[in-house]
Amino acid sequence: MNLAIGDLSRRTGVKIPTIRYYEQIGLLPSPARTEGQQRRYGPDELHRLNFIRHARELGFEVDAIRQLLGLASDPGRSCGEVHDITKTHLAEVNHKIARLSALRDELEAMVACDNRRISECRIIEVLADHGECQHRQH
Amino acid sequence: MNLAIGDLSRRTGVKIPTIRYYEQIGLLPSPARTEGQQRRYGPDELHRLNFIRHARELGFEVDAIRQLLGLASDPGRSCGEVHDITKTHLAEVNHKIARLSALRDELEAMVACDNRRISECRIIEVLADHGECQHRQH
DNA sequence: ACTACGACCTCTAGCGGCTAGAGGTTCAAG
DNA sequence: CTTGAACCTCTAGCCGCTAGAGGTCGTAGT
Repeated sequence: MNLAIGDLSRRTGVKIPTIRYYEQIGLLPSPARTEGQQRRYGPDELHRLNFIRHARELGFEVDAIRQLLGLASDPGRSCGEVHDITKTHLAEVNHKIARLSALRDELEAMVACDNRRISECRIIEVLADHGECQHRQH
Repeated sequence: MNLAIGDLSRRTGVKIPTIRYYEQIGLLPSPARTEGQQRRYGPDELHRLNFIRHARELGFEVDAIRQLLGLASDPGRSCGEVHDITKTHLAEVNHKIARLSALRDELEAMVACDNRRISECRIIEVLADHGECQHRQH
């Protein structure tokens, strides 16, 4: 297997400039090159980039991925640390979900302020007055 | 009411450089100045900045806020458009929540891959192989 | 009236995580 | 051997701020 950057891009779903960017920031190693300086990738890089892409999709920051990749190369005692990183990330995700759920409720209340039933649109005021639907009193 | 930028910052919870940034990108109008070029704000700006802050907290992008502010000054026929913006935003939020929920399940499966029960930590492989917990077969 | 000092000013550059474009070179199919 | 798609490097831009340098202003206390 001897993939050009475009092949690697197609196989991983990571855009070409992003692959080069990952190399630049040290997330992917510098690959072999042809005589004309074109990058050629093997299965290791394919695997690693798939890992990176999936971790990014899961919302891991580049720094966290760097940690995970570092720990992965030291498989003995690192397991607990990998768990810790994942747990920390899980806590963040749960927090995000909670915040977004509150937001969703608020937005639903906003669109429920149906303009057919009231004379004036209140969404602007609702936003200005910190998001409470105020059709009637209050 | 004649607020210096620091007062405005304290009252809205928006940081001073951010206020100046909002002015720079045209989200806030250029305020009155003292003879020594210091900004002085009145109640209109306070109200507008509170609106902006709340909308940002709700996850509206600056462009959307610009739209909302523009529509707010044309209150008659704009109501439906404001609803549309809000509904679009709500759909995006729901989408994010769905994605994050899937992510949470995946992360929970990952941390459930308890390293006391297995000989090798699988988190790395789980991430690499697109997130399926593969303790046993597969 | 003067001084001290905190709050303000402008300007530039940086952050993360890419993305886009210019302008030039290489590879591989026909 | 030619074409043209794919590659190369380099620089700059995106969003939404944030930080710092280096200098000026306003006001409280004396």
